[in-house]
Amino acid sequence: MGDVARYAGVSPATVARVLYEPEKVSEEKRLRIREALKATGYRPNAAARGLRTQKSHSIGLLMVDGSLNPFFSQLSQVIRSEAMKRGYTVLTYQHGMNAQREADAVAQCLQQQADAVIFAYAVTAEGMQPLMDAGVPIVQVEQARRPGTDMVLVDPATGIDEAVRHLTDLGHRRIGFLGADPDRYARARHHGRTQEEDRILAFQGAVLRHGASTDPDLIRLGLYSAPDDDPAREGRRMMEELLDLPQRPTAVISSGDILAAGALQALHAAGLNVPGDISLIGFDNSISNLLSPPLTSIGRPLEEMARAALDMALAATADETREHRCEIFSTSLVLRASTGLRGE
Amino acid sequence: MGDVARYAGVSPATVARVLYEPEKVSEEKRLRIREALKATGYRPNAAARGLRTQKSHSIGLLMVDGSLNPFFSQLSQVIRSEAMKRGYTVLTYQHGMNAQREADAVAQCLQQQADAVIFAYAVTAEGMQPLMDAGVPIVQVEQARRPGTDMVLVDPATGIDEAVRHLTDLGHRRIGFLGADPDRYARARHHGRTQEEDRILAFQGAVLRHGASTDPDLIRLGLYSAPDDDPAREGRRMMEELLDLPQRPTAVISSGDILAAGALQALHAAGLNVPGDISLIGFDNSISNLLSPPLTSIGRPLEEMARAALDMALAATADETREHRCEIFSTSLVLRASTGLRGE
DNA sequence: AATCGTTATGATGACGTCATCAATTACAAA
DNA sequence: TTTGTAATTGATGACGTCATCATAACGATT
Repeated sequence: MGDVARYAGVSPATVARVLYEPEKVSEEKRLRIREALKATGYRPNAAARGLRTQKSHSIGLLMVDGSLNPFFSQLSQVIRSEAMKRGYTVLTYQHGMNAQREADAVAQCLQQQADAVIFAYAVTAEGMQPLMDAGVPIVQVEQARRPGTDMVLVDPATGIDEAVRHLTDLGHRRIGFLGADPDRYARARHHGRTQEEDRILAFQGAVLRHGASTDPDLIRLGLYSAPDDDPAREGRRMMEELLDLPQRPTAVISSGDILAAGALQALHAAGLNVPGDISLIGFDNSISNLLSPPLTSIGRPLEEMARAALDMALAATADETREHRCEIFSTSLVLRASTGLRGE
Repeated sequence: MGDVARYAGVSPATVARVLYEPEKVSEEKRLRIREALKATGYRPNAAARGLRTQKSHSIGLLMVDGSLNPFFSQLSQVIRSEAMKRGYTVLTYQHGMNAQREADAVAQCLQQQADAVIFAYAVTAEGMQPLMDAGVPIVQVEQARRPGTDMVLVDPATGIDEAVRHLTDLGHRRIGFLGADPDRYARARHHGRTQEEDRILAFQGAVLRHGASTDPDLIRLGLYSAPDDDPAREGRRMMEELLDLPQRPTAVISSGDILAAGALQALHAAGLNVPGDISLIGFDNSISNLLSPPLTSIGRPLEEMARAALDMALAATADETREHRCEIFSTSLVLRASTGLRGE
C-alpha cells in the first residue's frame, strides 16, 4: 500500500480511504489513486486487515459429509458461491457426525477468527460452547441443537402432507415410510425435536388426515446417519422388510433420496415396476432426477435456505445487539415419474 | 499471548518458543507455560501469525461444481479432511466452468495469502497467471492446462482397457461409448490433451486390441460440462441415439456416472433390462452404487489423488526450490451388477 | 481582516505474532 | 579464578492495515 501511496503522491491513509470511504477523498486524488492501484497491481492483505479490524471477512461452515446426504453438499455450494458474491470467504469443514471432528473444526474457526459460524446439521450442542464464549454468532441450519442462536429450520409437514395426499388421490391406502431411528440422536438432543422425529410425526398426522392406513408396521426406521452407516443399504433392507409384510404397501415415502435409491434397488431386484406396482417418493430432491424412474420427491428450498443462513450470519456479524431470528421454510412435493395410480 | 506470558512469569517470546520450538525451552518453564496456556484458554490468532510469518496456513481449492460431477465433490471432501488433520485450512471455491468466477476465486486466494492453490479441473490456463506471478505454488488435478506446476493426473486407459476386455470376455462385440465433445474445450486447452480426448483415444485403442467393433457410430459425444448443461439429459439423449442405430450396441461405456444415470433412464424407458439386454459401465465410481442395478464403473483413486495433491501443495509451500512433480494414477474397473453375458 | 465551521489530508500507533539479535546464565575447561 | 562455549531468555521491531487524532486548507460569515 505504501507503493501505491508513493506512486500517487499521497499518504497511505488516503489510499485506505479511497478503498473504504471514497466519498471522503477529493475527486482529483481519488482518480489518481485508483490509477495507482491498477498500475501497481495492489491487492489488500486480508491477514493485516483482519488483524487491524478484528474482522476476518470469513465465515465458518460446519456440515456433515456429503456422502451421508447430498443435500448438504448442495447447500454448502450455494452458501459458498453466495458468500463469494459478497466478498466473504467460507471455511468449510465436514464432521461426519463425529463430535471430536466437530470440536476440532470449531477450534479452527476460532483461530481463523471466523466472523460467524453456520452449522449445517450440528452434531452436539456442547460443541458450540467455545464459539458462544467467544461471542461468535452462530446460525443453526435444519437442526436446532440449542437456543440462543439464529436458526434456519424446515417444516417437513407441508411436503409430507402433500405427498400423502398425492398418494391417496391416486388410490393408495397402505403407504410405507422409511426413516431414521430418532433414538439414535437422543443423547445429542438438547432443544426441540430432531428433524427425524418431525418427519415421522408429520407422516403419522398426514396418514390420519387423508385416510390411509395407520398400521405401525408400515413405518420402518433404520440407522443411517453415523459415519459408518450406509444409507443406501438401509434403504434396501427396509424396503425388503416392507415387501415381506403380509400386506404390502402400494406406495412408500422415503425420508431421503439416498434411502430411496436403495429402496429402488430392492424394488427392481424384486422385479417390481415403479410406479406400476408400487409408487415411491423421495426426500430432498437431491439425486431424484438421476434415478430411474426419476423420483417424485419432497423438496427443501435449498437456495433460499442457504441465502437465509448467510444473511443471518452476516447480519449478526454487523450488529452485535441484534435479536436472534428463526426462519422456518416449508417443504413441497416435486412431481416426477415414480408415482402413479394404485395397481393391484 | 501477553496474558499467558504474565501468568507464567516469562516473556511473550518464550511462550512463542514453547509453541513452535519447545525443545529450546527449559523443562521447568515449558511445563509452566503449557499450564498457563491451558489456564488462560489461549488460542493463537491466525491473522497475526500469518502477517508475521507471511504464511497463512491455508490453501485454496478451485473446483467445478459438484452438480456437474460428484467426483469432484468427493475429492474436495477428502482434501479438506486431510488438510484439517495437518492443521491447514482450505478455502474452497466453485467456478462451474466459468472463467470469470475462476478469476474471482484466484483473486480471493491471493488476498487471503493462500500458501498454495489446487485446481481440481481448471477452466483456463490464463486464470493461473496471477498466482504464478505472485509465486504461489499451483497443483493441477486431473487436467493439465499449463506447464510449470505440480500435477496429479489420471490415466483413463488402464480402466477403459479393463472395461473393454471385461465386456469382450462376456461376448460383447458392439460396444458403445458416451463421452463429452472435446472440441468444446479446444479454446481453453494449452497443454497436452484434455481428459476427454484421452478417454476417447483409450476407448478406440482398447476396442482395437480386444477385437470389438470400430464402428464410429458407436461413439457419441455430447455437451455436458458447461454450467447450463445437463449431463443426465445428455446421457439419455445419447443412449437413445445408440438404441436407434440399425445395429444396436450390446454394451455401453459411459464417461461419467451421471451420464450413465441418464443412459440408464433411457434404457429403462425403452423397456430394456440391464444387464440382461444391454450392459452398462460408468466412470468415477461416484454414484454407481446408488443406481439400480448398481453400476460396474471405472474408478479413479480418489483418496490417493487427494492426498497426492495436498502433499504436493504443502511440499511446494515448504520448499521454494523444489522441482515440479507429476504423479499419474491409473484407473481400474470396479465390478458390480450392470454387466453380464451378451444376450440376443 | 478575523473568526469559525467544514472538509481534506497526513502522521502516528496498535492489532498479535514471531524473527532477530542482544543479554544473561550455566557450566566446563584451562 | 579466568576464559570460553553453549544454552536460555528477553527486548525490540516489523509484518500491512486502518482508526484515531492532529493538522492544514478552504469558504463563509461577521
